[in-house]
Amino acid sequence: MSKPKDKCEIWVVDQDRVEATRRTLPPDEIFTLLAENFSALADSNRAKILHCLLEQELCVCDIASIVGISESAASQHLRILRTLRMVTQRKQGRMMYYSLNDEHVKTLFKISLEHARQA
Amino acid sequence: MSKPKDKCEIWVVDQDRVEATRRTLPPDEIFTLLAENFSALADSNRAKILHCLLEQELCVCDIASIVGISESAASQHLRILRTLRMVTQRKQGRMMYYSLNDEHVKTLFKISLEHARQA
DNA sequence: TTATTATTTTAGCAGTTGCGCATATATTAA
DNA sequence: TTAATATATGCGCAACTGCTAAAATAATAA
Repeated sequence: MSKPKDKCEIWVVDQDRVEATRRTLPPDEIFTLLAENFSALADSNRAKILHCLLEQELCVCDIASIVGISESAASQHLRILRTLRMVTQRKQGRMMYYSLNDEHVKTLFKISLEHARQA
Repeated sequence: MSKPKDKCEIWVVDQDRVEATRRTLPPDEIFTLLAENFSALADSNRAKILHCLLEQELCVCDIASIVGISESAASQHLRILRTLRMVTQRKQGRMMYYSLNDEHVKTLFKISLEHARQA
């Protein structure tokens, strides 16, 4: 066991490996982004919403009806997905149609869904 | 606009599409699983832990040191990842070595990291 | 045995999240 | 104009999360 560097009080088992591994870590912003994107999918209702949008665009009240939540709740979920650029909106009359923003989201979502099915 | 079925008070725009889309939804358990798995990655410290374990196994105190959190916090994160079968543990003396559970996790994590980098 | 050490667990707390409810905004119809 | 409607937004609350601090476990050393 070796002493820690700096003022950190944590003792480490393998100082060299610890430092080498720390250097392989991407910058914090990457992990923040990663966590933000995953948190969008970390709610089953939002995951359902994305699933509904895989092959079509839908208005808020239809999304709410399909998923089984209030229109207010749907709207709030859609705002979160919109902020993370996972969906886009198109206004037609007094209705707002939502769709997936890009193939990016679609691909990641489908891959993850496969993983969940196999689990 | 058509009336809703059952006692639901939500009005829907396209009843047929709503019902058809609802039928394409996988069962709730799938979305629960999906959300659980994503929530594991929805924390930047847990994401860092997984990154550290991509190419090697590490003990708790080294993980804590690399990520920059307390050993208690690391242990709690590892318990979450263990519950979700994303990591496995191996005891050696009084130290516990953690490693990724399977290629499954590795693949999903790497793909997601790529997506985050591009964002 | 007792002391030390690596990890785990528990309790408590501040911060966050998802939802219901009420209200606000925007568009259309009368 | 007023009324109705689709969505958005602000507020409050219960539930959840991640952390620290302290205590508990488990394994080794003295």
